[in-house]
Amino acid sequence: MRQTKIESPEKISEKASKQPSKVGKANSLHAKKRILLAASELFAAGGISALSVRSIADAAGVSTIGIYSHFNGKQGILDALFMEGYQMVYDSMAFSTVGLSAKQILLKGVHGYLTLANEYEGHYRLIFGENGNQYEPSDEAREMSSKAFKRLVSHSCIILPPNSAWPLKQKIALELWAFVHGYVSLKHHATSAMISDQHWQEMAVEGISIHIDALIAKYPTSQTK
Amino acid sequence: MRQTKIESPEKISEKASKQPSKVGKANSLHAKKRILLAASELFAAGGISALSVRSIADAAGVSTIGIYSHFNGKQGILDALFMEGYQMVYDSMAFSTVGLSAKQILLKGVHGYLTLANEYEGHYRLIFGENGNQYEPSDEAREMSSKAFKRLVSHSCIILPPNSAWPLKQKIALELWAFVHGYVSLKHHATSAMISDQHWQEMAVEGISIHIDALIAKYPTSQTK
DNA sequence: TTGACAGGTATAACAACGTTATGCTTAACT
DNA sequence: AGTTAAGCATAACGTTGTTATACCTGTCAA
Repeated sequence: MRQTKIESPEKISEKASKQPSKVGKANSLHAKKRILLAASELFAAGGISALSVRSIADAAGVSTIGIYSHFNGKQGILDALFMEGYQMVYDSMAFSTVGLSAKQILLKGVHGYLTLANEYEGHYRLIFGENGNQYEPSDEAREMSSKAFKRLVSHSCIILPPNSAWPLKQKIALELWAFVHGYVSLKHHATSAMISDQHWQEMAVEGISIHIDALIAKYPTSQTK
Repeated sequence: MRQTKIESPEKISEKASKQPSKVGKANSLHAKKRILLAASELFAAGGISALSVRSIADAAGVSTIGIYSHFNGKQGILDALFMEGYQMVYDSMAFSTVGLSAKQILLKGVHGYLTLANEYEGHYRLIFGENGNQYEPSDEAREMSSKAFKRLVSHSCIILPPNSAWPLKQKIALELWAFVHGYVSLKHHATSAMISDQHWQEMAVEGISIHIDALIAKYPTSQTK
């Protein structure tokens, strides 16, 4: 059942031990990667319910204690997945904007966001706390989410006059985000059974499109190319 | 520690036993109420984390098995709280609309919703699945949520031409709901630490106000009194 | 070479969780 | 009275996240 032995010995110091003085080798190749991979697969397959420490350990071919040696227990696993999710959000906002109008840019971002939310529902639910009490993102994870939000702000402020104040930029970014996220969240909710029309993504884009137009009209200084 | 005995005996048949033929008395006064009250208090105080079967039973002065006699275990408790929450949402939409413009009506509803979400954060999180996998609303609970949504639809369609099709009405209701809920959900999220301005409620009302104006402009047949 | 040391691992255990099987008590009806 | 059915407490089961203990195995120093 359990694989007999791991042939190539491995050790980890990498970053968190005590002094980075003596133990300079620091390879840490297989185990940590295997654990994260197994966790990712279980997570994608069955959501957070399938993510028990023992199931991860079994799937990765390590003992339960391995989850605590290489990660910070379940919290560390969830942190890694949380950051994985936000990294995807962050990456989804890295597209070229040349030759696009302000509205096109925003709609492109919205489309990418919705696609991501659809494809990685597990990550999305984890990111948005739909995981139930039992996880609070670490400082590092919060840093990651802050980074993604800043990129969102810098994208969405193109419909504002160039010298707008930072709180206003934040407000607009939050306004757009709330709208898009609201659609995604309601889709995950029991509500989805009440809605006859199943074309969530189109409905979301349509609604947000209206709002973007309204924002452009409200802040007319925007450089609509 | 545990209170010695419950003086006044109580029995329950009420609705779910087998045949409603013989055991006609059916009082079921104290225990069930006590359990629900205890659960509500624990829930309000500490969210879903504080809601263990044993803690509820202790607080209600019954044994753990009581949670299964009177409710359907934890699922039943959460169902009751879920429906309690949706009942409040439902009630919050029961206000007089005489003498109000369409926009005023919608903003009134939005305000009530935001206030409720702020005051009963636990219920809100439970309703919107931010409870973590471990709860799926029952059919009865879903019925309740559907009822509330229908009232939302009937309120929000006042900005539509009177004879609009049902899917369009649903779409508009969902559009408004998604926006408002998006704000609430983001406020519950790690995001709240990123936002300098803490006036969530005002920001939400402002953003939604813009959108309502846009909708009114788009569907000009609405009877703006 | 020998010794000590440090770190990853396995086993087993702990506490807490939701749930249930087993009996006991008690109220209601024949 | 005697039977029946339902609520109750106790204790247990299985699973969860986490940890204490011991074992093994490399690395470095004497």
